[in-house]
Amino acid sequence: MRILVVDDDRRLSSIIKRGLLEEAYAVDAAHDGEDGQYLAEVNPYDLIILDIMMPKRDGLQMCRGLRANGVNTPILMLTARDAVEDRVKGLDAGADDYLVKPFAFNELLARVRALLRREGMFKSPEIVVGDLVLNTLTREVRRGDRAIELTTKEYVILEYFMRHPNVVVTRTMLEEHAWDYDFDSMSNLIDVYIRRLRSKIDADGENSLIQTVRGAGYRLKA
Amino acid sequence: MRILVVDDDRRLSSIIKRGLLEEAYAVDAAHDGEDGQYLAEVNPYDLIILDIMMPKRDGLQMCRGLRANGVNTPILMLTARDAVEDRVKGLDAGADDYLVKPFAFNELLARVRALLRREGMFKSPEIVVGDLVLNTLTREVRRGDRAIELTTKEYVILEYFMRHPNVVVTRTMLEEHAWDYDFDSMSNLIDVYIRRLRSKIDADGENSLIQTVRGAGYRLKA
DNA sequence: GGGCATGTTCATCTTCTGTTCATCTGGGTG
DNA sequence: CACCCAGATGAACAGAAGATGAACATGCCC
Repeated sequence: MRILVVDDDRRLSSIIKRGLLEEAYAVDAAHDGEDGQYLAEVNPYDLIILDIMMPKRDGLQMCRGLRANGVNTPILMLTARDAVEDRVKGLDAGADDYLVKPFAFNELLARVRALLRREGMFKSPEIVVGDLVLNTLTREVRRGDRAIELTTKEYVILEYFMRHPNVVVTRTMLEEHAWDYDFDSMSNLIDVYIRRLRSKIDADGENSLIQTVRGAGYRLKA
Repeated sequence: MRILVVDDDRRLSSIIKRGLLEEAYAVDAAHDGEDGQYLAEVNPYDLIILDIMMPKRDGLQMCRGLRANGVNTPILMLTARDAVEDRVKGLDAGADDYLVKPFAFNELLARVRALLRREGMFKSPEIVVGDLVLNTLTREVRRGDRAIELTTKEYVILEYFMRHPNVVVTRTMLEEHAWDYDFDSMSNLIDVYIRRLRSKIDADGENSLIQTVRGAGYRLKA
């Protein structure tokens, strides 16, 4: 689970960060609203912890900005003030929960868990694209009612495609997502995996769900 | 994607250039702030990589100059110093991201991708001109509800037209945007592509969306 | 250690795209 | 009205990108 902490108070944010790291979350930190929004738009966090009072762009602005740009990651707001209007403003801006400073760290942890759990319940473990169904919990894949056996790497790649249906997925995107940094981009490994995925997915003679977009990459057709 | 590298250290800049070329970016290089600013104002780059310390005009000046002239291209600043004030100055001057020398090339690449991606996310993925719709995420193009299949180069050219509707697009502009520097301007390649685009876009007998402007270039009619 | 599954590399084949070329057309100008 | 040039057009070609089949390597389980 990846968490972003945005707070201009470096002492506090480093305490939060360390605490979350000990709980085995992956944590990034930013110290103003601009950096924070940038990071949140570029990376797929599972949760954002956001201070209201910050330089450049305050938490409310940042929150609204994210929602306006279609980022739905759950947001936990922090504030030093406990005025009711603030709470209302925060929730209005699109935050999911609210915590008043000062707080006990355990309180924060509890809220974090609650939000992540809620998120996990909201999104079904199944990703459905056309007649393709992928279950992220059981790692089972079906097309229609035919079960499909995939190796780990094949599964990772297909899941990526299914999370971005219709979008052109470049080779670079696949590299970054499924391999580490020392990937030899001259190899045709990706072509080979596409080939295998296709042969498993499109058993019946219909044309492939994974389309080639020459010079760009591939696309999973919904 | 076209990238401009501005750095007076010729060794470093040639390394950067070669690396980016291998990633299939189109790269120009300048070695002082004056040349750099000139190129950046004349050409439509998608990203500028800019060293802070340079002769004639340093990176900060150049950055401010560009922003003052309405150039919004994302800027990645390089510097040998890692003082916090420098970072602040750079971002204040209008830079979008920051990288401290020395850096691993992969780090540079990651930032470049992030900036380009961010750029892509801020603008809506759909460009609409009349009944023409182009989706930059999926690379799908439609006229009305008829889907249009384009090759890479055709797509690049049409996108350029759609980003400049009603504007006279000269051959030179197309050359610079869709080809590298060793383009043979005596060839009629561009005419051929216009021909193909027209035949794909204007399937029904209506008159072409791409108008010829004799002696000047072409124009996409909204 | 043998055998199986998965990940990776390699060589070859196929298809498509980018480019060139030769020829045709029509508008503007003297 | 005739000429000329910019642009339009259709076809052909060559190289690149991708598809494919098989071999090779590696690690894991029994």
